[in-house]
Amino acid sequence: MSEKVKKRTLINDIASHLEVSIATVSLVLNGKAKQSRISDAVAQRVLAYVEEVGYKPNQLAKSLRTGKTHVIGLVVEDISNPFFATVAWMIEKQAFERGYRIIYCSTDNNTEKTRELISMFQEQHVDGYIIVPAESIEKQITGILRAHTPLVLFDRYLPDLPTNYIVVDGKRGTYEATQHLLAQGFSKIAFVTTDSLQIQMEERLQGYAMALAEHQLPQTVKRVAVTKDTNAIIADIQRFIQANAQCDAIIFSTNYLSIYGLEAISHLALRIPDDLAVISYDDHDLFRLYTPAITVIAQPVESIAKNVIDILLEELKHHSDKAPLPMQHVVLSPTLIVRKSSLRSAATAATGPKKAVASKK
Amino acid sequence: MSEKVKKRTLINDIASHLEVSIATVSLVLNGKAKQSRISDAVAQRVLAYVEEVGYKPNQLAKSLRTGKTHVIGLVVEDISNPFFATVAWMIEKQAFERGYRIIYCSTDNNTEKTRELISMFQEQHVDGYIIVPAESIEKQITGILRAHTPLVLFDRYLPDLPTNYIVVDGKRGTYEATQHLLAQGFSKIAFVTTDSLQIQMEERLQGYAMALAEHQLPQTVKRVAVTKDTNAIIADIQRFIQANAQCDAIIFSTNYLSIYGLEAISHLALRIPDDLAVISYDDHDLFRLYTPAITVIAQPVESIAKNVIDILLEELKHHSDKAPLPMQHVVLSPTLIVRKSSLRSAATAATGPKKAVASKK
DNA sequence: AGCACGAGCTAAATGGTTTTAGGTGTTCTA
DNA sequence: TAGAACACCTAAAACCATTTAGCTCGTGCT
Repeated sequence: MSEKVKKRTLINDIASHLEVSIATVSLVLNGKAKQSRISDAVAQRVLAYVEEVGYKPNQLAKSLRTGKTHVIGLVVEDISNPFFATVAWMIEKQAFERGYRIIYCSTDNNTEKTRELISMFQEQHVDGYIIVPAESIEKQITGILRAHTPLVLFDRYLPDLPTNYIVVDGKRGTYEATQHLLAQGFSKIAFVTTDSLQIQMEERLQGYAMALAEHQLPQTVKRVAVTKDTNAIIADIQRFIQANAQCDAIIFSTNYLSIYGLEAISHLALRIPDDLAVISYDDHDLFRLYTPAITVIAQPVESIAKNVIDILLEELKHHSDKAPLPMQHVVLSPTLIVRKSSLRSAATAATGPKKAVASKK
Repeated sequence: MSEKVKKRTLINDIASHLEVSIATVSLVLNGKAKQSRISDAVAQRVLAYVEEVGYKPNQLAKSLRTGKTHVIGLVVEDISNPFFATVAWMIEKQAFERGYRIIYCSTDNNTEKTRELISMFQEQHVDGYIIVPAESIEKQITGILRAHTPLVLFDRYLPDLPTNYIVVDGKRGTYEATQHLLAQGFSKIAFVTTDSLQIQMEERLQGYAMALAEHQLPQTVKRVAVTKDTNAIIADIQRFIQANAQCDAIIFSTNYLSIYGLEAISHLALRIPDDLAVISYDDHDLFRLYTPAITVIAQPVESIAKNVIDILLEELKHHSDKAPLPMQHVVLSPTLIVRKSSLRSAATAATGPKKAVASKK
């Protein structure tokens, strides 16, 4: 029973060793020495000894007392998706520098799981939330708002709720992509999207629809049921392409749909862009390196991350203020990055209805 | 001043409403009613009322008291790398089901950052650690061991330290890959790896070296300095390939090196596999879809995740036991997935192992 | 001398739970 | 009928910090 118990140093130990009160130690450690009129001499002694023994306050006790955990809950759709992974990584980095930690979780766009995660974060007393909202979670978000906990949504927003959010103008992205295809002489353009009715998906569809409407061209829209079964999705897209053989171009509304789409196209042994031009909403390593390289509507990842964390930290800073900060709504523009997959090759262009337009910029 | 203050329900409120002591409520809630001889009648009343008002204990207070946070710290090299992202995702899923939360962080393989992260996790009182160790962090790991906090390493291990770990037999992977290339008639095989001397990288190199030694063939090894500057890395690989034009095959020791390598190869307008066969250690979406598809040494991601979490949860379960559990060392086998990038095409195969002036078939 | 005042510090309450060592009242035994 | 045995519950300490109200002293002023 003679265990050598290595007791962690407590504030008490510091205080009794220095023969001051624990209040003094705490005040000094929290930079309140001046305002509490602790003499410099004492403050120095405390600091020196704390440094010497390497005392670190127990965060749990601290959080219990102050109600602040310095933890931010980050809820994304899928952390293994490069888009979310990159944004998360940038957010983490910035937050870390300013003394906040991030807890990530993936929702898989599952409403029930999102609910659980949010309630778990509540239990963990996170100081703030960054959320990519799944469908039908207005209630939990309202809960967060009522508790006046800082919150920023991104990638999508909930139209009925007064929250901060950062989104990308997807409508504009798909509109420009569609215009680009039309300018290249493609006219039977299909749009493949998910079965989700979430606002950002609908907007991407609208951009496409708008561009075609302007040219009085018909739309060909496929809504793919997103399941765990990758092969089913690929097969579904494959059938769609076969059933719409007249189409000469496809826009996919997300990066993972594009990846499935590329597999489908490859199974069908169609050539890109000669048989079928392709554009993806959202970039991916793969698209840069694919042969041919895939044209994408790129989201300003860095800017999204920066805005998200800036707004959240701002809220956090003013959290104790009487008046709530005004809600911020940031809409960023995507960029069309033209690559081979959407360019008429010389041979085809000659036969095409329109001459190819010069590449961007 | 007439703020409508919505006080959270406390255990106190429950107790006084039911006119029992808070001890009773706590015992019932923690399933200790029987062993503390609380009557079923009282237990039922407590449970019913707790349910009714939706009382949730304050986790901070609970953790402060019990010393358990039900949080696991997961430290990986780079959460945006699909390998780590996938493993992390699987671990998170399993842990969540068993009541544990995960906090992720990326080290970027930076020793200093790893140190900070581990010490941050210590401060947060995580119940256990899952770590992909960067170089020179033996000291912090020793700290964790001394505190008897459950710990599992994966992807690599620290040879001098008695820890649990799950690794993949990289030596075997590269050995088989090299043999495969030799069997295909490639004989001037280069190996591109990082400048890190970490054990898993060294082992991958050894497998390659061993296979070549058996055939008494010379080695061509390139150690790339891994920096933030992607273009520099690509340029470096590009120069290496040019300087070793005699090589007819390359094995890359990580998935990201392969990706940079593919860019380099593409810049040089070399054809895979006719001019240069390619094999990547570690799989990636990109490699499946690339043209030609890239042969890979695939790591058993699912099995890694399962072993990691199983061992950790086991440790967590027996944590309060007197005797420590024996350390577990799991070595999993990788799988060579042969794709086009390492197969002699019919035309080239005919001309044998010399570098072909390949006519495309 | 008496009093106000500021400088410098501290006692004690507080945050919300878990858990141990009893306390109380009833029934059973001798 | 005393005492043991038991069933059922509770008081209070413990976890470890922050923070507020207030205490003590020495000084300066009248």
